[in-house]
Amino acid sequence: MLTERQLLILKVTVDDYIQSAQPVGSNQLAKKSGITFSSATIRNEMADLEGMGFLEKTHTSSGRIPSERGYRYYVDHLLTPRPLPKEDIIQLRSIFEDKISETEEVIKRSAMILSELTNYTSILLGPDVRRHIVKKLSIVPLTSNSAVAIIVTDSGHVENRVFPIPEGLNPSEIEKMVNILNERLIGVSLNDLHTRLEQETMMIMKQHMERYGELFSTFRQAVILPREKNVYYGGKLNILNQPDFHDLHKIRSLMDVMEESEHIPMIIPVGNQGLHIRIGSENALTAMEDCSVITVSYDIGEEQTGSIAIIGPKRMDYKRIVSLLDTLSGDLSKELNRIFRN
Amino acid sequence: MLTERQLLILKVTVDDYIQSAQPVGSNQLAKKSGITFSSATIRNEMADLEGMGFLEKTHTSSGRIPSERGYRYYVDHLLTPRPLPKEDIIQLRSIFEDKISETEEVIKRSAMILSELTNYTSILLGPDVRRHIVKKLSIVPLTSNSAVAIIVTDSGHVENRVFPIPEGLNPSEIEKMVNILNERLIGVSLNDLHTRLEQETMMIMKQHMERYGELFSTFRQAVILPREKNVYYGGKLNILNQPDFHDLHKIRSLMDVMEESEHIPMIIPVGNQGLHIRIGSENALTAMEDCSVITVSYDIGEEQTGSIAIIGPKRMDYKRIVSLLDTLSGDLSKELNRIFRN
DNA sequence: TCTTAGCACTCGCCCTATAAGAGTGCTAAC
DNA sequence: GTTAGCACTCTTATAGGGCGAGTGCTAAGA
Repeated sequence: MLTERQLLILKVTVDDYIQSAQPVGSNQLAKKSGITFSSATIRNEMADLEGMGFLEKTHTSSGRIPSERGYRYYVDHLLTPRPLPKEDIIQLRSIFEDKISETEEVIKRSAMILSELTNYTSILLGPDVRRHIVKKLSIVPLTSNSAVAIIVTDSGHVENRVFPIPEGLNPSEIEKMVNILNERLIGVSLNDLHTRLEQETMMIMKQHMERYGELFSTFRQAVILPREKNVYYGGKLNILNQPDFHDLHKIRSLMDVMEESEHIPMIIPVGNQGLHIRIGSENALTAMEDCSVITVSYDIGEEQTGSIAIIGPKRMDYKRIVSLLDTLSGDLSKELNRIFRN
Repeated sequence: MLTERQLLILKVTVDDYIQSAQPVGSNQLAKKSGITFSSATIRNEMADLEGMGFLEKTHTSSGRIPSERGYRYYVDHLLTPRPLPKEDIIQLRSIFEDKISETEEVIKRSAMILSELTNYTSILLGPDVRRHIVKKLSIVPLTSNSAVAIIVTDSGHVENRVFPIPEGLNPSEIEKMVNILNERLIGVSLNDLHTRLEQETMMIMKQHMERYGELFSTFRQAVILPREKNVYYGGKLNILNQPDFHDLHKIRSLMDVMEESEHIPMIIPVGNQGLHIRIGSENALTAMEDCSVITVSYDIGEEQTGSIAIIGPKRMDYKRIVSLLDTLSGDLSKELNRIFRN
C-alpha cells in the first residue's frame, strides 16, 4: 500500500521528530543522508501520507509530525532494533553486580537504573505476593494485649502486622496456636491462607485451646488485611523533564494516575506475555492519552512473571526502549532464576 | 517601632496577599472593613513599611507584597491563632477513628489527612528505628544457602533481610546461634545491636559453635545494613496546585529535594521541640527558598519524639496551619501514648 | 508519467506601538 | 497629620508589520 519511498519518508520523519521534538519540514528532510529526491517530491509524498493519516500538521504551514497511526505503523513495520551501545549494557549489568539475594531489592534497583537510562518513568511489577508459599508463621507478644503476627514466605518475603490479643491470655496458649498454625499451614500460598485458616485449623484449635476464639479471630483479621502491592517506581519526576509536557494540570493528573495503585492494572495489563507497545489513546486511561507505554514481562523463578513498564511521551525513543527492555527482561529473568534456584 | 496603624496595614496586607496571591494596592486595601483612613494615607504608610523592609513591590507601580521580613514579623507578632473550624477537627479526628494498633499506620494516615486538609505537602517523621528495643531475633532458613533474619522490636516493628549462609550447614547450628543471640541481645536497642553483637556474642559463639565464623559474619552484614528511614509523605504532588509555583525546573528540584532522604534533616531539623516556622531563605536548602516550612514535634510513647512538617509557598496560610499542627501534634501524642502504654 | 524548480500564500513568532487600567509618589490644601 | 488630586510608571492586552519556515500548486523538464 505504501511505496518504498513513502516508507522511507515516514521513517525518517518519525525518527527526526523523536529526536528533535520539532515538526519536520520537507527542506529539512531533503538534506538528510539517504534522501535522493527533492523537497518538492517530499512535499507531495508527505501530503499523501497525511491523507492516509500517518502524518499531521500542527497548523496550516507547519512541518509534519507523526499521528498516532503514524507511530503505530512505525512501531509495527519500521522499527529496526539496533544492538544496545556498550555503556547501556554496562549500566544494566550494574544492577546485578553486587549479588543481592532479595528479589525485591533487585527489582527496585532495576526500576532505578532503567529510569536513569531512559529519562522516562519506569514501573516494575514484582512477584504476586499472594502466590508466595508460607514458610513459617510466628506470633511475638508485645504487650499484655497486643502481639505481632509474622509470616515468612519461601521467597524470603516477610509480612507482619500488629494485632490485639485478649488481656490476660496465657502465653502457652499463643504458643499452642502458633504450633498448630505451623503444622497445618506451611506450604500454603498466601492467597489460600485465609480459607485454609478457617477450614482446617479452626476445628483443631477448638479441641486443643480454651480461649481460642478471641485470639484466633483477631489474628485472622490481621492476616487478611490487604497486602501492599508489589509495585516499584523509578524516575517518577522524569515527566517534568520532557519538553512534550508543559501543562501543569495534565502533568498533575498523569502523576496522580501513576501513583494510584488501583490504576496500575490499567497501565500494565496483567497476564501480558512478551513486549507490548501502547500509543497515546490506545491506553486505557485518558490521563495517559499523550503517553506511550512499553511493557515487557519477565520470569520470576519458574512459575511466576512480573512486568516492566516504561512510560514516556508518544514521541518516545521506541527503538532504544525496546532494546533496553528486551535485554533487561532477559537479564532479570536469569538473575531471579538464580536467586530462586538456590 | 511600628505604629498601631502600620501594624494594621501590614497585617491586612499579608492576610490579603495570602488569600489572593495578588499584590495589594492602596485603594483595594482602603475598601477593607476595619480601615478608616484613606488610600493616600495607606500609600504613605506602605512606603514607610517598604522602607523598613516589611513590604516589597514586584515592579515600580505595582501593589505591595510582603517581604520575607514582613512574613517573619507577621508570624512573630501578628498571628492571632483562631480556633479550628468544626469540619477540620472532624477530619483530623477521623485519623484515629478506627483504633489502629500500629504506630506507623497512624502516622501514615496523619500525613495523608494533613495534606488533604491543607493542600500542601506534609512530611511526618516517625519514631527513630534505631532506638527501638529488640524483642526477638529469629532466623528462618529459606534454601540450602540462604536464610532470612528477622528482628522484632518492642514497638511491633519488624526488620528483615535475606542473607547467604554457608552451604551444608547443620540446621542445629543455626538454632544454636539464634538461641545465643536471643539470650544476649533482647533488650538492646537497634542502634547498639552492632557493637553488642561483636563484643558479647562473638566469644560465646566461638565456644559453642563449630563453624560460627561464616554464618555469623554474613548475619552481621545483614543486620548492619542501613535501615529504611521512617519518613511518611502526604500530598507530594500538591505543589503542582499552588499558583506560586509555575517554573517547572524549580518544581522539579523542589520535589527532588523532598524525596531525597538525605535532605530530610535539612528540612526538618532534628531535636526541635515545639513549633517552628522557617520562611523562604531561612530554610537550609536553596531549592526551598520560595517555600515556608512549619514543623512541630509530637510525642511517641514516653521517651521518643517525632516531627510533623508542612511545606508550602511563603504565601502560606500560617494561621490555619499553625492551629492544625498544634491540634494534630496533641492528638497524635495522645493516641500514640495510648498505643504504647498498652 | 514522474520529478522538480519556482512561486504565491499561510502561519507562527517576534518586535513594536498603542491604549487601558491599576497603582504609586508627590504636592498642596484642609 | 490627613487626604484629594494629578502626573507618572509599569503591566497587560491588542493590533499590525516583517521575517522565516513551510506548504500547495503549476508548469517545465527528464
